[in-house]
Amino acid sequence: MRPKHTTLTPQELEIMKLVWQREPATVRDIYEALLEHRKIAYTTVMTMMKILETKGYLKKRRQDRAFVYRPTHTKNQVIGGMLREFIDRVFNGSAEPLLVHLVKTRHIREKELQKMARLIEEIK
Amino acid sequence: MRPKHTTLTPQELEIMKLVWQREPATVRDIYEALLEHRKIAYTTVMTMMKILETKGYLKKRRQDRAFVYRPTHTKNQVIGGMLREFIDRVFNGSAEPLLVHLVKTRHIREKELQKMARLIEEIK
DNA sequence: CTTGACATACGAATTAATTAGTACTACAAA
DNA sequence: TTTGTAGTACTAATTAATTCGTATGTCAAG
Repeated sequence: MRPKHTTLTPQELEIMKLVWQREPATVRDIYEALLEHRKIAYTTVMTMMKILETKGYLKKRRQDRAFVYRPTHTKNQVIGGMLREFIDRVFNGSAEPLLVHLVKTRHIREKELQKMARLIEEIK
Repeated sequence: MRPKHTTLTPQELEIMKLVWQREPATVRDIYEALLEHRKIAYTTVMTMMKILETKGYLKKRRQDRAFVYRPTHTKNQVIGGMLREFIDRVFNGSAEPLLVHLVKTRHIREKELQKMARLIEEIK
């Protein structure tokens, strides 16, 4: 058996990002946004949003004839969960080697680190 | 159609981690290591390692009667690629919001940031 | 009233990922 | 020489993820 994704799948995430931008959004809204980038059927988007609803990421409400969808969690919450899952799976739960990667591949430079240091000051 | 994983799937990664630890490793080596944590069939491991070979992550060589497998890329190379894919998909390619998440969720503390700052000094 | 636009509901097809069973082969021990 | 062990090759079954078609209903315009 294949273990179920605990977090959002790639396509689910793509749709959630668009919903977070709009909040609320109809199937048509998302369909048109996706069409800008690739060919996709209206019913495909509908199916995906229904799945996101049964998974608990979206809630819908009838408005006129169509459903209007809203996220049940913030983007930060969901993406934070995805990040945690990634760190668990790839880095065995510790964020430091991830950070080392970011630094060594120049994804993160000194300037950003300093910005983060200031952020930590604000938090504590 | 479902788009193919460009990087390692969860089970593939689990096996690769074990191979990197051993280098080289036989199917039996990995099978026994996996058995410590969960029930799995010997042939399942064989199939997975064959897939990893056709995908180019492992190369095999006959030794006595069994095959001995070695990784074709280092752990850093492969995991670096997975990290890049994750950043692209989840954070639209920019590492800074990832770093913000790490800091805000206390996955990364000031001590580690300072350690990274020193690492940057060494690199440049 | 008929027609077209637009929405949902339902079902199904396709591909990837994961798991494992069965057949067959080679070697070593009895 | 027979038999058990350990390996590979091949096939197949299952589930998740992704995509979309068809049927059906509703409302508004003509």
